[in-house]
Order: sequence, then C-alpha cells, then structure tokens
Amino acid sequence: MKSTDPDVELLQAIADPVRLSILRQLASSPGSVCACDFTECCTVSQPTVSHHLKVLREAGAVTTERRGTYIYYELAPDLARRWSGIGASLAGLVSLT
Amino acid sequence: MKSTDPDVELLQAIADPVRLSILRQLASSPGSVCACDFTECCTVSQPTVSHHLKVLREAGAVTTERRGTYIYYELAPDLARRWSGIGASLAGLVSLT
DNA sequence: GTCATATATTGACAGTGGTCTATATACTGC
DNA sequence: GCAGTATATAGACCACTGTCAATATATGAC
Repeated sequence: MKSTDPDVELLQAIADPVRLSILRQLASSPGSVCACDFTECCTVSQPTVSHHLKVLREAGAVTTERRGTYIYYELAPDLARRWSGIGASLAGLVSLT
Repeated sequence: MKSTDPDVELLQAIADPVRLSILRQLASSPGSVCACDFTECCTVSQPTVSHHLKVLREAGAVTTERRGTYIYYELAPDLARRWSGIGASLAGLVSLT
C-alpha cells in the first residue's frame, strides 16, 4: 500500500492498539518514559514493543534519548501540530495548544 | 488485531490513502458527495470504493443518504469532536470549531 | 577483557486487509 | 413486468503487518 504520504504514515503509526497505548502513556507521563516500561502495559513481548517503538519513531511520532543503558521516549514536539493539520484538512478543525 | 476500541477503529479507518482522499474530498465539498464521484479521484475500481465507504461508514466517519439511485456521503457530524478527543488524549490538544 | 542487563534485529508464521473480477441487489423509467 | 444504471456483495489473490523465539548489539560495572 506504499503510503509515501507522511500524513498517512503518521495515521497508520497511531492506528494500532498497542501503539496508541504507548502514545497515551507518553502523553499522560510528566517526563520521558523508559522503553522498559511499555512491556507491562501492553502484554506483548519485548521485541514487539521494540518494533512498535520503531514504527512510531520512523513516523515521527516520538523522539528518543539514550541515558546509559536505558532509552527514554517522548512525544515528538510537532505531533500536536501535525495532528491539528490533518484534522483541519478533514473537518475544518481549529485547534491549538 | 481486533480493535474493539472505537478510537482505534476510527483511526484505522482514516489511516488509508484512499479513505483519506475520500474524507478530504468530503471536507472540501460544500454539500454531500455522490458515491460515483469517488471513483475518479482514487484510481480504484467501483467495488473497491464501495468497500472503503463501508469501512468509513462502520467506523462512524461518514453518514449516507439515498436520493433515488444515488447515495450521497457526508462527514459524520461528530467526526470533529471525536478527532479532537483523540488528539487531546495524545498531545493535550485544545481544539474546537 | 568478562558479565549482566537493556534494546534492537532476524527470521518465521498467521492473520488481516486492499484489490480485483464477477455477480447480485436496489432503484428509476418505461 | 423489462431494461438500464448505481451501489453492494462474494470470493480469490497477494502484500503487508503484528507477533513471537532466538539471537545480536550496546552500554555499564567489574
């Protein structure tokens, strides 16, 4: 289905139950979250979590930062803007934070 | 991948290039759009368009109205609100139209 | 260097989903 | 009733994707 369209790519990244859980956990956490914390919330194996994180990273939905052995994840700074942009093209949404 | 979660269902419905095109065409059209008008914009066959419209309908993204032989599609009235709700749970978006 | 732990990659499998052709259904007008 | 057109459904095919176990890589402590 080759997307090539970054909007579609972002939407496809978000449109998965595990990845949506990950993003919501990131959104509800004050700072960044260690990759090891996602395993418990999603009932999937560590490689599967790693795979989903990669998808989110490549879609530009999250950013990472290594601190020693651990890797910490955050929502991408422009995620809100991209979301608003797609929403505006769909339903005339006015938005902003 | 059984979604069961209506948010995931809506996102999966939107996260397809053909369906996103359909939604954008609906958003940019003043009134409702005849189903027959989607075939040209998307370069897919009529049954494929019908399939995508069904997915959008079942996800609650569009509503339909039959007028004679034709069936007209519109964006669902609560699509903007649902979009905002998901965005708020993801990135603290404030939105509204 | 070795060991332990955190994360990523590989490779395989099963299920899902988008697409088509062919066919069926729904509606209008005669 | 029949004919024509718009939309939907059925069934098949192929590609993609989510999942896992096994393995590899990376980092820190020693």
